[in-house]
Amino acid sequence: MELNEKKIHILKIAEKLFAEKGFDGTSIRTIAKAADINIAMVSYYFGSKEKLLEGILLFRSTDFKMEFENILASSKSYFEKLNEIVTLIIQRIHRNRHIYKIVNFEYSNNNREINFDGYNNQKKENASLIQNFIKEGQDAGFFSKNINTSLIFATIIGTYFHIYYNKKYYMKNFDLQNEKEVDNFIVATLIPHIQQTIKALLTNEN
Amino acid sequence: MELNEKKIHILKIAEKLFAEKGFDGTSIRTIAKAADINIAMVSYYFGSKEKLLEGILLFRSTDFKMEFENILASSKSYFEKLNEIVTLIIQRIHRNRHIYKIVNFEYSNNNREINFDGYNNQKKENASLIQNFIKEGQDAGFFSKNINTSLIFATIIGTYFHIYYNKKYYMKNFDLQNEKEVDNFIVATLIPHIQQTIKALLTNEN
DNA sequence: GTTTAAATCAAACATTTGTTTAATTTTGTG
DNA sequence: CACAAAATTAAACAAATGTTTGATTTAAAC
Repeated sequence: MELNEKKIHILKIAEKLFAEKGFDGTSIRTIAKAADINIAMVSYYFGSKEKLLEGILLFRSTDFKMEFENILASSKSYFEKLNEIVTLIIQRIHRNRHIYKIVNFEYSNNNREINFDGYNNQKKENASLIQNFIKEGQDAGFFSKNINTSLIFATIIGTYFHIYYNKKYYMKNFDLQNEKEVDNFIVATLIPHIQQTIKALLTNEN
Repeated sequence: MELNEKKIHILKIAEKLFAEKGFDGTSIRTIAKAADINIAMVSYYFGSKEKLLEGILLFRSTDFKMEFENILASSKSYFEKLNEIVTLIIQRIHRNRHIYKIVNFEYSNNNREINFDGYNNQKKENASLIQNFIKEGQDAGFFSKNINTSLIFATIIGTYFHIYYNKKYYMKNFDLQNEKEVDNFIVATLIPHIQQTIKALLTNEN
């Protein structure tokens, strides 16, 4: 499916609405009104509402691997690399938080038949990239052993999403007034906390 | 609102369906069929579909505080207590994962006007219980300082939910065949991982 | 047994849903 | 301009939605 400007416009509007109101909570008429198009255009361009969602998935499935390998290729220490990896993961997820929320919800949903193979494969690949990096760090003597490396990813991403899903609560709690301050909180507070947590886990003797 | 047996039956069925298919993805007719009642009974008992959801929230808002204080009152070490607290949190969340998923989603949803004050207050209380415990441990010299204690809760819960939301992926990944094996995985693998992570964070020098 | 309130039911209600149709307009090409 | 393909539109479609109605059944109290 080739994407012209109008299709991308629809995809972005729909992505935001799906994340805000849920897939079932968002009607094609709502999308059409927000995107300022005729309601028939969604079917015309994408075929159906479900295909529209799959279109968003495809549109957002970018290449994490390359950015990751750029970090690995540098001449920095294992701990510096580790920090950069955490930053990369969180910033990517934060940037694409909308589609991730949709996926999180629809993937654990028994209602629909949506093809998540791409999501699964990407997840598996990213997990193995991180596990290999940690393994190398262990062999080099920098990271402790006896760590369930396949759960580290869950801790990193999970911490972020708990904040995101309870954004209203944490905005009050940390006195964040607007989205910009939330972004700043993520860079200045959340990312360092996760870096500190993962580093502690990887260096702790047990 | 007093709860007779039939009301509770409806609440439980609706809770499961909302968690599986989402609030918008679950129709009253679906609930009625699953609960083997007439569709008018939902309005008759609860007033509306949204009130039904609030009924579930109320029904599940149990007293975490008491169990928590039981742990604190024991004569065990700070580290043993810490492990027990993590276990308590995860097992409670796992037991009530359905309602938590609903809340996670609807709370970050801009579509509806549902009263989350109870949820907010409970969350705030639980967070402060944990923060006080950690602060005591720091003052007693067992836990390191320079830790963002308000984010520890996010790490604990977030790790669990990332697994839950990606259950299909992790069941494949960890070769779990059924729900019983998932439960076992949580006790035998996930809880120790989180305990290890939090302990590392709280003892790490930086 | 009679009375009264609660519970249950099938049916109907007005909206909203995703999708399709068929006509019209716009765009690009020769 | 003439033509063809693509884009856009309003209208219509059947199906599904949450809720209400009004009648009927059940249960409890006297």
